[in-house]
Amino acid sequence: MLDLKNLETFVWVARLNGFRAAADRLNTTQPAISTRIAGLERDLGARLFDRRGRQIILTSKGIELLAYAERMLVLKAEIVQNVGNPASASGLLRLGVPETIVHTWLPVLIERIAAAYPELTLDIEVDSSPSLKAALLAETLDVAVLFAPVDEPRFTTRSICSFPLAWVASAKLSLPKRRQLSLADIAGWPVITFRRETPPYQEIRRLFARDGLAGARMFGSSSIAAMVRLALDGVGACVLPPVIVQTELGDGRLKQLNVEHVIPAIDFLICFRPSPANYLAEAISKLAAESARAYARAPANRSKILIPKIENED
Amino acid sequence: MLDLKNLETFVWVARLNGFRAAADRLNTTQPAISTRIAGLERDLGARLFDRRGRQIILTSKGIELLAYAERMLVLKAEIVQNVGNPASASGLLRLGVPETIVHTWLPVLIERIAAAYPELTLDIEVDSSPSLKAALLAETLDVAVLFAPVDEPRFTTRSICSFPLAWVASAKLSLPKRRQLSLADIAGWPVITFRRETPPYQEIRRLFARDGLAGARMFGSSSIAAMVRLALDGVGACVLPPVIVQTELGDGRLKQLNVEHVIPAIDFLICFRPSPANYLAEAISKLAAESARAYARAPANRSKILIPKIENED
DNA sequence: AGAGGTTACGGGCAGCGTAAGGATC
DNA sequence: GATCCTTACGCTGCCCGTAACCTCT
Repeated sequence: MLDLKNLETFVWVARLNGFRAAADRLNTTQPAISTRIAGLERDLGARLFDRRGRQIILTSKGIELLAYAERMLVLKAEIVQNVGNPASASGLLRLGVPETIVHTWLPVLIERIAAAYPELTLDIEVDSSPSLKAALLAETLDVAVLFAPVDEPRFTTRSICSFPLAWVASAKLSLPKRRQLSLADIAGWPVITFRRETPPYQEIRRLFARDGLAGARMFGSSSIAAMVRLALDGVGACVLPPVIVQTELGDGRLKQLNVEHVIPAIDFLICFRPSPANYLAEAISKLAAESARAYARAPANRSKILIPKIENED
Repeated sequence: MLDLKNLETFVWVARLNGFRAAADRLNTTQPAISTRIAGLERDLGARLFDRRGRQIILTSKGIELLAYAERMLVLKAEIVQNVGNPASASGLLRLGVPETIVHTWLPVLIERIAAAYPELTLDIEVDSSPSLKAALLAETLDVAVLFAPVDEPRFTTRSICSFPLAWVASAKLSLPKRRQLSLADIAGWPVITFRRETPPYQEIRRLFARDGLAGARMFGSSSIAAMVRLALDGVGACVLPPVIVQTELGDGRLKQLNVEHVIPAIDFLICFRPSPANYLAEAISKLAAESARAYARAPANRSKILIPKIENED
């Protein structure tokens, strides 16, 4: 059957170089993909892929069809965008976010997306920024919030929000009682912050090195919950956006430290590949920016969000 | 569901101004059309037609969608044409022919189409040339063989074959035994030929009028079989393409008359509206021209075709 | 041995056709 | 009342998912 579903399947198989990958992308099983491609090949009377053991390659007919099929999908997207009620946009959008976002304005964004596009299914992948970037490039994500921009020119990158960082620590942590602390005051404890690849980690290590404190220990964590747990347990000083731990700051379990070196704020970017077939990415990225601004004005009562996460995560 | 089937349905409803007509065109029931349009409207979140009692009119969204949907169908046709194996072209093609064609090369054409496009469903409508023209304009036919060209510039018209006409009559008919007959010799009997609107009828009436034989009787028939029956029964002289009655001429039941006035041959034209979505029409009209030529070279043994028709028809 | 594509088979659901209902001319 | 679209409903057939099989690296 030569229909849009089969053509879309074909496009994803071609893009992702495999039936299996396409099945994952399209939320179905691999035999279903086989059936659809077989149906296309039967109807067109031509092989579309050479199955060579582990890898498949497009035949010349397949290459021809791919161009048509992509035009077809673009046309469909244009219909949905221009004719369809935006609120009735349906389908699947894959959003990737680093954990910080989960603990701050992601709930706001989810709520806004649900309000604006009630028919849209949202898949959220929480991972490190580099992994998300790889997923974007592999086209397994439609939009991602990242630390660093994607170099490829075919991607659009927008600055979306900036989180100031602060030094925080448990009251249990014995530190000098001075008005302002130096790095040396802190170096006795490990510094807990984001994982090694992130700008804050690099910046802190640079500062320590500059001040001859190379021996300072650093705990890089890919999990915010883990960072908070360690900070609460008095393992060390922690560098993170204070907004994430405002509950703990409010009830005194954590306190903010006045350190001579201010760590530059982390900027979050939102990246997507603009295309008519991906027009929702544009809209979602606007909603994300709004959500971040709204959150900055009035950070939600996060206890509902963060605390359960801590209990559940390892 | 926003898929090709529903979009095609929508296009036909818009073109034919009605659900019922689209149902006929698409070989399905009217409720099925309702369901498909309702599905589109649900998915797009917008009404596509205003149902105003007896007539439906496109909404502005509908007009917008129509343009997209037609582009979509064109794209699909291009895929089938360029990527697909021609032999696997499937679907429905509606062909209109006047009866003369049925009795001559239509069987050849049907055979050739079946050979070239085994998956194609052929609907054949046998009717008078003006009716066929109307059906073409109403888009209920894709291709038609006609006497006169369609005026509208968006239609393509090709000359396809020419049938010389001859005067024939039953041996029973008592006519002067001269070497060549004049119109006056014949005017004692009715002249049996095609129906009033056709060029041969008009021409014969013109000749009689010119020779002051205005009282001559004419029997116009829309049925060739009826013409042959009347001629065999000795009702009158008959003007038709001799190839149609070659069996009767061969066994002597009919004989050709040598009349001073030769009636100009009738030219058959094939008409269709060229469009990527109708690309098969082009191919079919080529096959039709070939079939006509092949038939002219070696007229088939028609006894199988014509005689049963005579028995069955009124 | 494991990853990936194909084939076989049973179940669920979309979409069809029949039939009855409502609205407009 | 005739025509045309809608709604209701039972049913069929397609497509999906599970599972076993096959084929390459």
